[in-house]
Parts: sequence; C-alpha cells; structure tokens
Amino acid sequence: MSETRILIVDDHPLFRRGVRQLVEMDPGMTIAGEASNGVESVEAAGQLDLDLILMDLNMANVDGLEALRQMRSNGVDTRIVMLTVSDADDDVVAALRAGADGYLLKDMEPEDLLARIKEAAEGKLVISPQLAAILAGIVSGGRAAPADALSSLTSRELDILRALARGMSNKMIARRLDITEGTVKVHVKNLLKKLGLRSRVEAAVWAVNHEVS
Amino acid sequence: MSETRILIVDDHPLFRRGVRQLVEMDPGMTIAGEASNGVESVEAAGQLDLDLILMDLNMANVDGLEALRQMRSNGVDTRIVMLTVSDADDDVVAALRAGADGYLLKDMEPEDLLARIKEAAEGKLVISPQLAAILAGIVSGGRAAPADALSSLTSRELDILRALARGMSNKMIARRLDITEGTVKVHVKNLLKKLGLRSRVEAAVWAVNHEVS
DNA sequence: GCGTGGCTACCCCCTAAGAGGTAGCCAGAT
DNA sequence: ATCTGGCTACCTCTTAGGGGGTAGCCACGC
Repeated sequence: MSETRILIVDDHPLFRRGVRQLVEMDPGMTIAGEASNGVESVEAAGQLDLDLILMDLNMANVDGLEALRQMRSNGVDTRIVMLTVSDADDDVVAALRAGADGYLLKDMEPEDLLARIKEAAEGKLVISPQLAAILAGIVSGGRAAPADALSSLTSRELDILRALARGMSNKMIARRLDITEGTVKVHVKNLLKKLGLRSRVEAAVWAVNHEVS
Repeated sequence: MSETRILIVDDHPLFRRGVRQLVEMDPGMTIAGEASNGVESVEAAGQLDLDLILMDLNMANVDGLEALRQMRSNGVDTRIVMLTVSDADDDVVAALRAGADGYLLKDMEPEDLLARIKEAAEGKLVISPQLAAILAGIVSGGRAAPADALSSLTSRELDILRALARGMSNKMIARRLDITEGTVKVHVKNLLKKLGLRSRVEAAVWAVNHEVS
C-alpha cells in the first residue's frame, strides 16, 4: 500500500508548516494538500484522494465542525481527526457526534501527536488523554450536563424544563405561564446552554431521565 | 345577566337548524350566529360577542380542529365545545389539547345535549359519557397512545423512535441509519400519527417513559 | 396475476425552534 | 448609590420540524 495521504486544514500557515514537517518525518505519510478554511477543505476533500484529514476547529469562513458535517453529508468517508486548541466539552462532543474519527489537542508533544496521527490513519479512534474526564462524564451521565447542572437553573428555567419534559411547545408553555413565546424562547435558550444540550428534545429526555417533574 | 349567545359551526344546514331549535327551547340561550365552515367560524368569532361556540369537526375549508386552534391563537377565550360524530381517540385528544372546553357526540339525546350545552355555557367541562374509557386510557398512560400503540409501529419506526428518545435530530438519525433526512421525516410523521402525538418532543418523552430503548 | 404494507425518496409549504443581540424593570447585595 | 442577576420583551436570521402529496421498489399473501 502506498503512502498515507493527508490533508491539513488550519487557518494558520505556520502551524500547517509545522504539521507538514512533523508528518513528513514519517516515510509512510505525506501531506497531499492544505486548506486554510472550511470551504477550501470541503472542496479539497471532494477532489483529492485522501486517507486522513487533520481539521482545525476555529476558522473563519466555515469552521471545522461545520466543514466536518458538510463532508459527512457529502458522503466523504475519509478519516477525519480534529486537531485544535479547544478542550471545551461542547466542541469535543459535537465533533465526535458529527462523525469525527478523533480529537487531538494542539498542545500535545510532537512525537506523541505523530504517533496518534499514524494510529488514526490505521483506523483507530484517537483522543487526547486530557479529554478522558470529559468523555467519562458524558458516558456516565448518558448525556452531557454535570450532575449539579440542575441546581444552576433559575426557578423560571426549571418551570420551563418541567414543561419541556411534558412535551409542550414554546407557545403552549407561554400560555400556561402567561408570558410571551419570545420569553419562553429566551429561557429555553439559556437552560440549554447551562445543561450543555443542543435541543429541546435532548432537554426533555434529560429531564425525564433525571426525574425533573 | 343577559342571554347566552351561541355560535353554531357545522357544514350541514339541517343540523344547524335542529340545534338552533333545540337551543332556543331554552329561554336563557340564543343562537347569535351560524357558520358553515372553519373560515367563517373564525371570522364570526372575531366579530360577534359570543359566550359559547358549538363546533363540528368535519368540514371542508378549514376543519373544526384547525378553526379551534386559530381562534385560540387569535386570543379568543370564548368557551368552545366540539359537537361531532367522531369518537376517535385522536380527535378527542387533539380537541381537548387544542383548548376545547368540551366534546359532545351528535348522537346524544336532545334533552341531554341541551343540558350539556347549558353546563358548558356555565363554565363546566362537558364530555359525552361514551368517551370516558378513552379519556381514562389517556390519563392512565400519562400521555396519549394506547398501550398497544407500540406494537403497531414497524421496525423502522421503532428504530427512529429509539433515536428520538436519545434526542437525535432528523439529520443525525439519517446519518446513523444511512437513509436520507427526508425518509426520516416520513417515519417520524408516521409514528407520530400512530402514537397520537404531536411532536418529536412528545414522542421522545413518551419513549423514555415507556422504556423504549 | 394483483393488491398490500413497508421502506425509500422526493415535492411544496408553512410553522417551530434556536442563536444572536438590545433593553427595561426590579430586588438584593455591596 | 451602584451593580448584579433574574425575568421580561423585543429584534433579526437561519435551520429544523412536520403536514400534505406522489411514487418506485420489494416481499408477502391471495
């Protein structure tokens, strides 16, 4: 089998150069292309014959997560590993859920990083060890949101959450609580953020599972 | 207090006449208007000064349920009682959820019907006794959908329901099951109908409560 | 052979939902 | 007296969701 062909996606030229140098230290891998934003990366993924994509998260003009999603919905089944500075729960979870095959932090030791990249190319799911705690929390909780997240909610947000757990729409909640639908939206938005969830459906399921009633 | 002013909504002139005659046997009540379809009824509800609306379900040009919803979202707080032939679970549940103050079947004895209409005008929630079993089922289940509703789902619909119970979006489900988002929508639509639910949130909550996993 | 149910996919159309932002009001803390 | 957090309300913008319909394909039963 020939060399492993890799695409680097990062908005920082110097960083790309660093990665290129690191990767090409290994005779089995080569950088087949570079992209400096999400749009370019999606195009490149469609044109180049790739084995692995190293994708940054924070980029102007379509960020890494969105680029990942677009590629997956375009049917791209190349292995895609996020390579970013962000160790935020949300980012990790979102990337993995969107179909990333790995999530590596940029502050890893170069040798370590290289080893992980090789593993990723071989089909392994690679994750920076620092992220273990986050993942454990997600797995054990069944879902995001630390156990004490409930107590961070205001009483009004709890009202809304309880209504969500009963399947009510924003409009119904508004009528029941005698506030405007817009205000309900604000509360839903805020409680989703506090709980680290992404939709009212997740919130409703979470509430039922945590016996919020 | 003056007479109770009533609006009859039904697409059948003869039926309206019958109701009018029945209602006006009572000196305390008068028919303030008639409408033969949903559109007319919504207009009438906005113009006339009404105490009670008797609404049929099956009508062309906006059915009774939809008319009810429109009135409620227009801020109409007149008492609205459905008067229909349908004893289908779905219809009863949908009407009550949409804000109906009663649900009467057309095959009631006239005297009985008149008595119920008077009660409704007085603010009571009136329901034909034949519907008791349906309502009991709904209450005990905590939510609509008879106990055997689950078995009416196809295996694919069960797949989708399980995914819903995990809070997934249509797009995520599509990716996971390797079908298009449109197809997922079709399955969601169908399972909602089978379960008598109105949104994916209700479906998710229902699934969690019924331990669909 | 034919019909039926299940799965898939697409169409149009409209509403619901959610992300951003600004802002007024109030109560409790400093 | 000022600040902060909570609740309310509004704005815009974009995507997600759901109702309606048609239709092809396949496996099953009759």
